[in-house]
Amino acid sequence: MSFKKIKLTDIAKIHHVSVSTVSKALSGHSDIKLETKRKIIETAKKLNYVPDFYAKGLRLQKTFTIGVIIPDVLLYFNSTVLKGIIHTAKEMGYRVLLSESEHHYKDEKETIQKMMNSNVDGLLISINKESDNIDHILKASEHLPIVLFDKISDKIPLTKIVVDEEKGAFNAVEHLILQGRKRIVHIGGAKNSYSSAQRLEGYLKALKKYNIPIDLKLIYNCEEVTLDEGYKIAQILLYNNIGFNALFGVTDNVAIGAIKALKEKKFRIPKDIAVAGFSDSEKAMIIEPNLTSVSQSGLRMGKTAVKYLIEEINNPMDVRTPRTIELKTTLKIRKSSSIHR
Amino acid sequence: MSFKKIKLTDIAKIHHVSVSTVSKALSGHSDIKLETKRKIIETAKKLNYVPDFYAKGLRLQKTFTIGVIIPDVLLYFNSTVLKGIIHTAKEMGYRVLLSESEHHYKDEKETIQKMMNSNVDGLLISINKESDNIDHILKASEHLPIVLFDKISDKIPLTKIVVDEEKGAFNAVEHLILQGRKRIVHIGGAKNSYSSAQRLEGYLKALKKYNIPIDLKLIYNCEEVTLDEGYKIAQILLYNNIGFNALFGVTDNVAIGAIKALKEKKFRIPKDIAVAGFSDSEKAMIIEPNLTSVSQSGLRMGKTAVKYLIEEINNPMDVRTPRTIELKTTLKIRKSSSIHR
DNA sequence: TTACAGACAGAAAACGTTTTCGAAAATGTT
DNA sequence: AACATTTTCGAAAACGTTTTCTGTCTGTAA
Repeated sequence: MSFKKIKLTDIAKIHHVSVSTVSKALSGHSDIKLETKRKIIETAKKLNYVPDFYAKGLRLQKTFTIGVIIPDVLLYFNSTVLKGIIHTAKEMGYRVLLSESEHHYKDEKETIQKMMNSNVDGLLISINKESDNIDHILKASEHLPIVLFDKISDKIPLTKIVVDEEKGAFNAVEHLILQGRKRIVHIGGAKNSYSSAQRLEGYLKALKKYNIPIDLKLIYNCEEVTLDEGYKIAQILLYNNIGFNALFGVTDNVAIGAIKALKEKKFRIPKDIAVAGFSDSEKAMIIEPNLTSVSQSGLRMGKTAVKYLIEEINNPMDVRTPRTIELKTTLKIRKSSSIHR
Repeated sequence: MSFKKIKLTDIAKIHHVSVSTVSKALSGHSDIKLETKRKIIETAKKLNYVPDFYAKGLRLQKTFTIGVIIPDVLLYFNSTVLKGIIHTAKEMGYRVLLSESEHHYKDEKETIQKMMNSNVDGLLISINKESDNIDHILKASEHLPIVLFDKISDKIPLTKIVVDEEKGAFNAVEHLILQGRKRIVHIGGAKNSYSSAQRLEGYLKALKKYNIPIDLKLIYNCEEVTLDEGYKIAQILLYNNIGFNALFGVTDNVAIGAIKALKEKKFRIPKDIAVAGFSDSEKAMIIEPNLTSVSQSGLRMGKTAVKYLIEEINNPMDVRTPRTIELKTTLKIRKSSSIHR
């Protein structure tokens, strides 16, 4: 650790000027003579000078750091958004402090508190499960700018970046209908989840548009959107002899789990049962047959979230008008739903 | 933003004492009378006081922050390690600053520089591609503790956390041999990658142990370890009519890509060709048949890396003895390699 | 009594910046 | 030559901590 970080005083001594002069020169202040500026900037560059983040943060009360809180980095879509966030933040000169809420309300609350103490300039949050208790977020939002993304709650009056889930689901289901299917099962997610509700809405609207009666026996719910739950629910469907010729999963995972169960019972996909999922994960291209899925760009979402957050950081608005930005989805049609592919 | 962060002076005023007294009381200094301490601590708790991270960082020259640099959050194993890092860091009272090198030497270098300027207490790095140029890391390591994980270079004398790749590969190949296969293809990774070299070594050792002659025609390399490259190389193998009855992919991705090509040509797996991969990604359970794979615990790796880093941070050793910690792997045997499952 | 130790608290410096304010020097205007 | 203006720079305060040093007040031993 035999290393001396170089600071303003060092440069000041070299040129026999004051620290203030050096500081101003480096920040391009008009106070300083061009010639002096040039010299100072030159040696600063040569000595590889970089301002001390903590001194700067202390003085300016601004840290160029944004905090990111997500439930679980392992979820593929979360990783994608994170990638977008990291990239855009770097581009715009911000650092990112990352934390997981690990699906627990308590962790989320604590983490938010810690982030605030860390003097982050703003917070990017993907909410846990839609618990009814959102006070901690509301309270935090009085202290610093917060933008919500992906998993949100419509009860929180903050800027939100989401995917147009309803439209995405609608497109998927419409596609299934256009393949000639009318008995379409929907396996939905947790009941208090905003996303799940939106996707269910899309499903219902598509049926309505084509005058297909809604059969509640075709609508199921799972708590965790895992392979396993998809698998089990499909088994229940088969066991109960519910007649159906298509299935729309709230998630690729549940769709893929369902496919497994269907294949085990020798149903042909898509001939007997056409299947579609949501989120277009990598697995969609691995499962046989490849899964038709609603594709949402996490990169885009991450990028958008950062942009809006930084905008709010820079505009110290007293009255903030929360906006909801809906990102478009695209339907990736693959073999699981379409015989002609 | 109508909010006043509470600071030492506030508490000081309330109790008509000086800031120094408050500071000492809160840090449990023996200078302060027990009664005074009690009172101060109480109001601090009530007012939800938390020390300013930046003031503290500036004064103490320590930030309780570790920087993490990985090539790509989207790689599943990277995410797992990251999860382990986040969790353990939080547990030990550290924050994590995350950045991606995005597979570029330039980004890696710049990021390291930035992290150093950010006054992180230590750095956790998973190296890019094993470029020959590692000067930037060596140089940085003179300034602050660095621990390498997963993707490393044996040319860098630093503490490293890796998986016992050779042993893992050995086990996988031995398993294939014990299934009665002798013509085993190996699709390896980039030639200058340390991991790939280790896995190749394991492959060779297993063959040697069972007196199976090494046939160079069975050994291939790909630059990027993607589905696509695995797919293409398998096609080349088939096109050239190389006779083989097993395949060991350097990665689940290339193994799965290969399986795709093999299945297209109606080869039965594992009957005609047994396949194994490395890393036990989620996809291993999706592909049909499920892929036998070497499982490595990313969580464990992340946890270990953080622990060693913090140890180095706390022990300001002048002469650091670099250690290499090798984590054990386990072979997950699935249908792609074993008829009896 | 004096001397001294221990308990308790405050003043002030320091960490490395940025910025306000004012001073001095250079320039321009009569 | 006198004054006004602009250019160029520096002193010093401030951001919120921690810590060293100093000082006052007890009580106790000589």
